[in-house]
Amino acid sequence: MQSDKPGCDNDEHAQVRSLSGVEDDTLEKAASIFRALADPSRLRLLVILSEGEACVTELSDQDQLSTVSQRLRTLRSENLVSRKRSGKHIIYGLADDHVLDMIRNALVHAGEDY
Amino acid sequence: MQSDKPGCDNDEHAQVRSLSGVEDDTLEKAASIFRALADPSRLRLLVILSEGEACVTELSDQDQLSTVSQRLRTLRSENLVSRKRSGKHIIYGLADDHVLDMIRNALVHAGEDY
DNA sequence: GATACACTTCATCAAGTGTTCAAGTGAATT
DNA sequence: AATTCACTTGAACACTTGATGAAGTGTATC
Repeated sequence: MQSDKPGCDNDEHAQVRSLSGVEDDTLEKAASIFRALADPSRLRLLVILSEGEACVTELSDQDQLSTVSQRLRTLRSENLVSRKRSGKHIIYGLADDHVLDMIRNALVHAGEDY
Repeated sequence: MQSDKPGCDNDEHAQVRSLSGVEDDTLEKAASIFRALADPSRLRLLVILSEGEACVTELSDQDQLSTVSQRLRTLRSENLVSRKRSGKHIIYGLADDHVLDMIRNALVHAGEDY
């Protein structure tokens, strides 16, 4: 997006402060990701997973198993968590550290220091 | 959160990959922010504002004024946009570049390169 | 002060979301 | 292959959210 720009002669862009050419389609995807993150219970799951992988039973500490499973499903649909089978158990983990970055960003914006 | 840690002797924390001690209250705030970002129309507003400040009329290009006003209200409630009066007009802008970071992060996660 | 302009808020309703319980699936053990 | 364990999925319900048009608020101009 900034490699095929020939002249470099009109805007200030010392720090790219504009996302001008974003497609509707792309914003829709971004919104989907934010929607998946827009719930404290799901954020809690991600926080727990930031400490290490865990199976669904472990994650459903005080919540119902099926409730947790549904939450994970939502997170999975946006590729925020990874999933693998290990014997009878299904192990979840954070998809990547990018996810933490997003949460940390929100926490900073919420006024906390992280 | 990491300045009042005395010993530094139990976990690996070369890269802080854990958000372990987060309060429920804090997660609730973060979720609120994500909720405000979880809509493509509102994201579009932020993208437009990333190019510069604008008044509500300018922002309501093909949407109803009151609809845009409501969207801005949502964004404002999470301090994502700034607001100031200038004569008859009310000028909105991005609260800070942190907001763009969050969006950019989501775009990256959505598979686009920004 | 009355009018016009630029928004903001309110009330309503359709559409979407999260939780729960029940039923279903898939791998491992017997 | 039947049973058990560890989840996942489906349907129903209460609740939340977003768009709309009408009414309200605040600032400038006449």
